[in-house]
Amino acid sequence: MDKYQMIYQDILADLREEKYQPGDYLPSDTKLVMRYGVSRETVRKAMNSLAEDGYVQRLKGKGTLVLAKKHFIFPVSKIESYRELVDEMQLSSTNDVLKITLVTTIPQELRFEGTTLEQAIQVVRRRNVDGEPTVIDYDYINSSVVTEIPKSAAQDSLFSYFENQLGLTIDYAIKHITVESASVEDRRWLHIPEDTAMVVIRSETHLADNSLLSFTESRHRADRFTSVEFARRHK
Amino acid sequence: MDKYQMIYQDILADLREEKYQPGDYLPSDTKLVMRYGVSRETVRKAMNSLAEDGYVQRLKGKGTLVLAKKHFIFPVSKIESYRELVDEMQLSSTNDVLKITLVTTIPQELRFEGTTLEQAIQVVRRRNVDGEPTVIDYDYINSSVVTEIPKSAAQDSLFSYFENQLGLTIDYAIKHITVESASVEDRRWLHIPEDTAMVVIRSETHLADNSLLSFTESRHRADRFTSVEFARRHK
DNA sequence: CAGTGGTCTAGACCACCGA
DNA sequence: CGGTGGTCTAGACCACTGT
Repeated sequence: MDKYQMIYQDILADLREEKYQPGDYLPSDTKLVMRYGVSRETVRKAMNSLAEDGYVQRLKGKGTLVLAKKHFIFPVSKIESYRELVDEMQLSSTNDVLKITLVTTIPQELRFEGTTLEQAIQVVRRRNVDGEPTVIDYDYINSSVVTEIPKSAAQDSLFSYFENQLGLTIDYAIKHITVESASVEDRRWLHIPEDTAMVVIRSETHLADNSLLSFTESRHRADRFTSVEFARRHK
Repeated sequence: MDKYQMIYQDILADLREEKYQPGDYLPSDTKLVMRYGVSRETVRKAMNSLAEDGYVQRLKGKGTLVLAKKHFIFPVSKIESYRELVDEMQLSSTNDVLKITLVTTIPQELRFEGTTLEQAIQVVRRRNVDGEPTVIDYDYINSSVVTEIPKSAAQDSLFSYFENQLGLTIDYAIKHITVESASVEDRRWLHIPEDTAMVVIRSETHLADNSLLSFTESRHRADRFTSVEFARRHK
């Protein structure tokens, strides 16, 4: 791993273990330069990433302030797998793999960037939070990038499978968020009444070489949906 | 303005004017170093910001690819004023200032970070898209930071007033997104039936010195709500 | 005043891509 | 192989903070 990523992860681990409390200051850039034996620009790259991600605030003339701990629940501004969220938030959540099939057509609503897919692996999963069915995910994985998906990977984490098993580098996504009424399938899988509102997040995920990895439609019971976001202003 | 920000704005202007089409490559770092007469790290800072914001994709060994134009509609992952959105998206939108008053209490739901405010200026506004009332915004501005708000500022853009008139530096926000049913006030101002779902975005906005600028509650008709987000994966 | 973070430089080496 | 972007360095100067 690169040096600045090492430092980022190292400090982040300290923050998670609460070695630094909100309101504390991290060691100054100069101190970190000495501690890690790197140049200042390298330290700065790590610290600025922490600031960009909402963990700390850089205050000119004062230092690097630790911000209050945030709860990132279904962040739309991040690309995180459901598994990463569950781990981070320590949710009680289970996962039903409902279907894994090869398909040649994908729903019209998902092809929002004009891009298309010849053939995809469709994965349908249900997430149960605190024992209650809450979310249905439909994934369409580009089968010219991923040739097969074992059920265990769908059960555990597709992202982990792509990144750790297949060595792919997931890089960016475009997400569309709308609120729609529950479909027949929603009602069947989630056991909810008609007219229930659903938060629908449709996304298109790309790899670092800009190739298309997948389309995903994530349908959440609106009454159970909460998202917490951190955003910085870039003028 | 700093050099890297100049370069960022310069290239961004070119992208908006479509001097570069999606699929084109921007000039290489080396070319930009010569064009702008700066060091490579300075060029890189500008280019990486463009990539982070979803305009381009950096491809090792190939170049900097221009991505398809995105429509950022009510992005939760960015801090943008309503005015900036309207301008950028070329929406037909008007703005009713319903109320500007000094208050000493702010709604419980808005104080989600435990922070509090002694005294605030409450601004209530209604946004009409294509002539239809669609959004109600409740702003509570920290009156120890901003002492008065002329109606013209509320009519035009609070952010522009804060940044350009008062010289404040808006830096980050924490946003909570939920879906709730329409309140009595929603129904009155937006002329919608009971049980209509509303997308509610509550945010807390801070300045660069970490001081609290404002709480905002933005209530959108769910059936008119669309958000398009760009997100990069940071592992 | 000393210490902090912000910007910028000139140079180095590397991994990747395409011809 | 030359050109691309990614990382890293050692140093400089600046603006801001607190004492």
